[in-house]
Amino acid sequence: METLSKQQLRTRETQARLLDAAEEVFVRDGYESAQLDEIAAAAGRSKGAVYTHFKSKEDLFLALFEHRTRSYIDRLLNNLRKCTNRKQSLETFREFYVGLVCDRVWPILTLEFKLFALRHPESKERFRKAFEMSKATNDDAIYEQMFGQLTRDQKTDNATSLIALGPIVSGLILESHFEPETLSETALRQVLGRIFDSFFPARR
Amino acid sequence: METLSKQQLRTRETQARLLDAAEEVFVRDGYESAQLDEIAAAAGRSKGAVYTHFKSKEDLFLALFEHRTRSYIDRLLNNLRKCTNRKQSLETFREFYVGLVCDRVWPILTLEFKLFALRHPESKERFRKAFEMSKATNDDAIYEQMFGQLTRDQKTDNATSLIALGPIVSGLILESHFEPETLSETALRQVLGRIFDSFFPARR
Amino acid sequence: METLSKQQLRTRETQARLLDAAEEVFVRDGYESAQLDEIAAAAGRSKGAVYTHFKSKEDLFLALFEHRTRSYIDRLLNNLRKCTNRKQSLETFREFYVGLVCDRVWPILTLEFKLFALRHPESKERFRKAFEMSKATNDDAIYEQMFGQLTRDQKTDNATSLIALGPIVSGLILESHFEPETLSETALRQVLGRIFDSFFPARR
Amino acid sequence: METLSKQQLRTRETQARLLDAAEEVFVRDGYESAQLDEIAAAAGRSKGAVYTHFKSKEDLFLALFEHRTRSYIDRLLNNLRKCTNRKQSLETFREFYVGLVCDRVWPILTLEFKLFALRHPESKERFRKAFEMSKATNDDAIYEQMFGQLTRDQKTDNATSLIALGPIVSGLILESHFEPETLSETALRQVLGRIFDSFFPARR
DNA sequence: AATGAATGAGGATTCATTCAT
DNA sequence: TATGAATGAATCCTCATTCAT
Repeated sequence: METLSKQQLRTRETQARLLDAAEEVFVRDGYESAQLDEIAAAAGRSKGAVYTHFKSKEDLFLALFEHRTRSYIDRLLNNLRKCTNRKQSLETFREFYVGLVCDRVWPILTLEFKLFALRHPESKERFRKAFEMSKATNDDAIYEQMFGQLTRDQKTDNATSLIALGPIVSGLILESHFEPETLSETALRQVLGRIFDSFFPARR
Repeated sequence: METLSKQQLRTRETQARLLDAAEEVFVRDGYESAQLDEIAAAAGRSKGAVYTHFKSKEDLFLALFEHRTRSYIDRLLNNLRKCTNRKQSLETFREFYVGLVCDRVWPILTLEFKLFALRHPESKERFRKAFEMSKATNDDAIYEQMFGQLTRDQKTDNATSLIALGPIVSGLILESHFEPETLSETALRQVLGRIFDSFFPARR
Repeated sequence: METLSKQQLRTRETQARLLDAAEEVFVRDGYESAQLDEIAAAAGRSKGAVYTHFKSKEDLFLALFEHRTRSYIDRLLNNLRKCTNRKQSLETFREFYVGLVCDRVWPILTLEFKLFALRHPESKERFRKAFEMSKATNDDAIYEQMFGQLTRDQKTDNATSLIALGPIVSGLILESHFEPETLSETALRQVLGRIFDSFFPARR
Repeated sequence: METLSKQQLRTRETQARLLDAAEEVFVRDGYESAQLDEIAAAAGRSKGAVYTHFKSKEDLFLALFEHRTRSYIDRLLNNLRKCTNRKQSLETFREFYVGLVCDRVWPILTLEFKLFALRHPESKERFRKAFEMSKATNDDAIYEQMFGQLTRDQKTDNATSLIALGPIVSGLILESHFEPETLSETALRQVLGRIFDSFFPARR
């Protein structure tokens, strides 16, 4: 395969560490309050190292989002590709969303990122690309495997539902921090499941 | 009745202006990026005036949230009190949530506030009170009027749904900024309506 | 005698309160850190009242110093005037200085004031007058009563000693806050007494 | 021996410059009025550089005092160690104090610092250490060389005198700014000399 | 690639002072 | 005379970014 020099390995290692640290700190403190210093420290590097790998704080933030988006989507697509029928596909998809309930990080990062995007129209193009990428169902084969042939109206409805799911998860997980009893993981799974099923009732 | 001196009138006026300006700027820029300078200017006052009325930026932010929460809840309760039967009550309640779709401000402020709360556990007590207040359905009479007599399990379910609605609205409205076509106001109303109905099926 | 209207009485009362409060706060916090707010509060008045009676913070500070200087000098002169012979005069004078040991306020205020004067040459003229006033021994009759006829050289020496006493007391009292055991009141009295006697040995 | 990298050299240089500049500005303007801006500028550095080396204005102030205390004490101890008999020791010690008359900086800084300490009890521990350090005569060998074997009472007296000298110098030097003629350097030397001799009469 | 000293713009906060009441 | 809301200049400190090593 690919062979990497020691240099390149070190570079990868540092980048990965920085991204992990960035995620931790951005989610914990929010974009504005997050300090590069702390991110670097959490990555076991110094502030300067961040600038070796990323142009700026904003660049690191966007890179983090892109990177994580790619991971999530890759994972989902891989799972979907293993499916052999519609029911299985939909179930896989369902479990992906409902499973996000256990993720204290990604849904919050998502919120943070969207609020950032809202307020930094300069970066629009880069946002657009990341958002584009985040639509797992851009892949026609997969889309059809999951939903079958749809009428134009059904497609429109589906698109809305697909887009709505993400922010709903994020909102609920944020809220669960303040109502940990009412919005327990179990409760969240139920709520999300119910919403999913009302969005994609096709499955029974 | 109440007679207010010119001083008092000026004070009220200033506070109201500051809260309005704060809302505008906090929603537009986010808590951290919002500058007191701009808030003051938007209120037609000087920076110092902010500190005459609020202890700090944080205090202003929390006061804003409390104040707005009170307004929304008051409005909702007033509407609910006018209802004479269950169907009307539920419809009023439904319209309240679905109507938030037109509100570009409150749902975002809510997100901003929750993220803030997540990251400022020092202010927990104040949060708790504001959150408590924000539960319109604390009022037993209204609760019963709307839902009738419920079994313990139904009540639990209901509580979850009541809490879940807010963050769902917020998440969707945030997302709609990036998918204005797919998540048009009409689409949002539909999605929210569907979720509401799946949460609170009009009983018999 | 003088008859004062109610207005005038109130004015006097307020001024006196403000001066007392100013002394307390200036000594406790230092000129720069002292807040007019606190001074006013300590005087049971509001910030604005200070400006009815004094042109500025600096004016209040200088007025305080003048006022207190006058008091101290008056008291000393009164005591000296009661003396009927040299020994008594000197003893009275000695006791005045040594007695300052019990005064936690005036010696510190004096330091504060001199440091201020050092750094605010604009106010020089007013300083000069207050300093001038503070020399009790400007009064020829009293001077002679205390020291008798002196040669020019002795007078020079005396002048130096008279001026040196004040700052020595101040320095020692400040230090005593950090060495309360070694520089107890008793120890201070001894040290000051010894210095006084070495300055004005004439008395035996 | 010790080899320093360029980095380290730069660090040392900057710290030394900052301390010098701080001294200049703190003495000239007083702690509160001193501006970090000016200190940085006087040191040929930017504001931020101050914070690379000191945690805060207060930290810089305290560090300055510690640093200067160390210098003075080291110098004194070095001189004392060269002495071979009591007379010489005492004379060296005397000259140290009397010589402070030419120092327009240290005695004032000392006053500034003590007033600060009085008003910032939070920093007590750090004060205590600096004060402790400033007692040159903590060194038993030197103490005995200077004063010989003393009775308990004599030691007590001595301790008082040792502590009293510093604040007396400070007080007098401050005053000399307002009475430059009466308290000329020559006059100050005389006065201080006289006090020193009355405190430590050359024994036998 | 990594370090960390230095930069300097930026922003919250303080507080003496003013002024309408 | 007294109040206290409002002003706004002043200043400490933070932190993203740069750069010499």
